[in-house]
Amino acid sequence: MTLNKNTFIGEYSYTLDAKSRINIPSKFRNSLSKDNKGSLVITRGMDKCVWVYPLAIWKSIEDELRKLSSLSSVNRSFIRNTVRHASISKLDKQGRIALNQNIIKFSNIKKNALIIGMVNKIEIWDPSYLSKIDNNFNKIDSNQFDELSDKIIL
Amino acid sequence: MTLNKNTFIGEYSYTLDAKSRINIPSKFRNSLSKDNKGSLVITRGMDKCVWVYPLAIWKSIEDELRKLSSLSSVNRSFIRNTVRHASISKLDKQGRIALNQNIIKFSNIKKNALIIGMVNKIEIWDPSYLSKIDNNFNKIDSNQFDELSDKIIL
DNA sequence: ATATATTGTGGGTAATAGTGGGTTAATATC
DNA sequence: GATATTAACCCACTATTACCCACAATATAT
Repeated sequence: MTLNKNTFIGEYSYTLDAKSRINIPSKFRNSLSKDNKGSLVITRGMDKCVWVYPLAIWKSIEDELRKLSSLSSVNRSFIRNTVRHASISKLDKQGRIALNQNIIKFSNIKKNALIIGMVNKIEIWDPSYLSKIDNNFNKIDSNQFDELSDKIIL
Repeated sequence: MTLNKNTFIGEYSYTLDAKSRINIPSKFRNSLSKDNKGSLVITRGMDKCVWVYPLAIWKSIEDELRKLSSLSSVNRSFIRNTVRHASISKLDKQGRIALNQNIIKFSNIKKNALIIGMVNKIEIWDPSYLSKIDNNFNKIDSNQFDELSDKIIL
């Protein structure tokens, strides 16, 4: 487990239990740096999914937001929409976090959920919704990535 | 062993055991640089095969991804599709890695598997599927390689 | 040619991971 | 202030994984 700290890759399938708790993959838990003390920030993703940040990373996002002047109305609404749905959660002894009803409704997660590492954050998806997105993705002309292919060599 | 570090060439035939473990050729293991500490990143190839990167190489990919802003939906899909099927694995004492069910299903590998050095990464193939691909390859008009001939002198 | 090291494969066991549920503490409601 | 509801905490069970040892086959060295 020599991957960088607070870095997440891979896909895992878990279930929400009756108490709306979901397991965080142990590989992700191990990747969390100590200074997070097991705390994560849960918020709405820009897609219809849940975003989960290590607390330490979230703090650096807050610092960025702090730099945005509230004189600009675009900045104000950006800050508002980024922060208003965020909440802190601590991993329980078994390594789970509890999702609140708001975020469950927003992401349309029912019993099953996919957890996906997105390098600096974690996404939680309703599997059937994500596979719909995937289909669209495959239909999209992959030329959309041509620009990226100049930057990244896989 | 005068080949460059983290460089892989050649083809080897191995078997997956009952626990889905597969041996990594000892020549490849010896070629791994020390800073990988025996860790590899396993992911889906762009063909129907498994791609295996030395961890050090993967990290440089990851660092590039980290620079992409999640405000762009193209970036988000690109990151997601690049890392979601990736997982880190450490060589066990006997020099094997374990393949998970997802990647086995994707690559259609059963009992036998071919391991092929691809210079900067390793590919794992189902032998019968690869030979099908090979047939197609022979049918292709070799003019397709004219473009490459400008870049590489063999 | 024989001894020694290395390589590829198989399997057992202990530790960890994932899931469910019960009990107590905190908060809200009437 | 009593009760209902929610959240935090603890314990328990099962499945999976990681770790270890074993051994045959091959390669290397003496």
